[in-house]
Amino acid sequence: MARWQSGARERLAASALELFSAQGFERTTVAEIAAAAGLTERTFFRYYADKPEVLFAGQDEFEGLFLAGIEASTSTRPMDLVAAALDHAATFFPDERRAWSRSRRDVVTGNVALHERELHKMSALADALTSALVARDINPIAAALAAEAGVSVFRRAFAAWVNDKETRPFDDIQRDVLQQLQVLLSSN
Amino acid sequence: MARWQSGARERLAASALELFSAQGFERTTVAEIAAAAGLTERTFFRYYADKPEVLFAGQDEFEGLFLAGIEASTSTRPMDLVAAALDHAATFFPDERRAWSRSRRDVVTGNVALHERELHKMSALADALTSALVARDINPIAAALAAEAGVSVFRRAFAAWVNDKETRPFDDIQRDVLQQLQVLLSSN
DNA sequence: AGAGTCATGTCAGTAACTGACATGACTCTA
DNA sequence: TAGAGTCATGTCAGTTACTGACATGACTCT
Repeated sequence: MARWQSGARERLAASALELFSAQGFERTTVAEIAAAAGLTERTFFRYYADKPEVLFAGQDEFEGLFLAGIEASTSTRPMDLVAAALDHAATFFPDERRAWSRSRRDVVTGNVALHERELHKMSALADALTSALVARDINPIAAALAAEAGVSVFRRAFAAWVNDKETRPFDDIQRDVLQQLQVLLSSN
Repeated sequence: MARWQSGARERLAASALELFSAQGFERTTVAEIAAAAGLTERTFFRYYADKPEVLFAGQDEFEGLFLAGIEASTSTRPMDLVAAALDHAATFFPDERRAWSRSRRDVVTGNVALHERELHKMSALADALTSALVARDINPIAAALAAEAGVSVFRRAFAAWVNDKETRPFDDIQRDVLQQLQVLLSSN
């Protein structure tokens, strides 16, 4: 018989989301989360640098999809590359994930510290996209602006996708939002 | 003789920036800041909700400038209104403020928690701009995208302005960056 | 002169996070 | 197959951010 159950990291993340949804982020202590996962507080902090971080597991995989989308494209125009990144990343949000994404969003929007962490992750994503564009010989300022515009589009599409009334798949919504941005700025 | 010196809030902010610059944000305790300002830790928390917040005094005034810029414009096109907001907010950054802005930036970029707070303030600014645009009968999605694009432009202009090599005034830089964005997206 | 206001101090408590060391099942090797 | 590691976890003590409750004493108003 093994001394420790496997999957400690995942158990912690699952317990955390459950407890946050039920009682709120602030009213849940790390010790509680750990206990619910059959572990101690100290072990929690070996897997997650801090309490907010437990809601951001899988971020690397997510970011990787954007970058893979850029690598797969052969265009040399910044917004084409961004569009390719957005399209490829859309596979991260199949309809099966919608319910889970909704409860996660409820928790994140309910707490300022979590909202700040989310913004930071989006900013890191924009930085990664910028680097990828610069590596494609796009000038740094255009790269940064295009990357940030792309992240704006993603965020708005995500917000729409997790709306209760929305039924369209993620990629459709996102293509829509992207087009609205193009119209907005080219009708100058 | 007065029992308390006046300007406690400002003394705390000044002591904090000095100590953060000298020793770093994390290696400076709130008790230290308070002592340097001739106060106690408890009093610090009566003025600032938490330790990061002490670097964000004046945020309301700053945000107010953007909104005033929108109110002063008579255009009905989103990007024109955003341009007016940016132009008006540029008065917040006269050349005398450059040195101070540089040390503040050094502190903020040197710490993740501070960077997160900064992103949150920018996000709040974008939300305020969005509301102002919506109040001008611009459709919500266009308003949000335009506001976020505007904040992107501001951030990039600010980063350039506090660069050591840069000598142009803030408003010139910002108009430049805005034009680059327009070119980027209309040359699609 | 006495009552009230208000900025600050004092003190005790909670919870996030960290470093140092202990434990015991598992693996590898002589 | 014994003995030596390895490694995920536990235990414990400490620091610091942040909060609530109550005390203090100069100033103001009547």
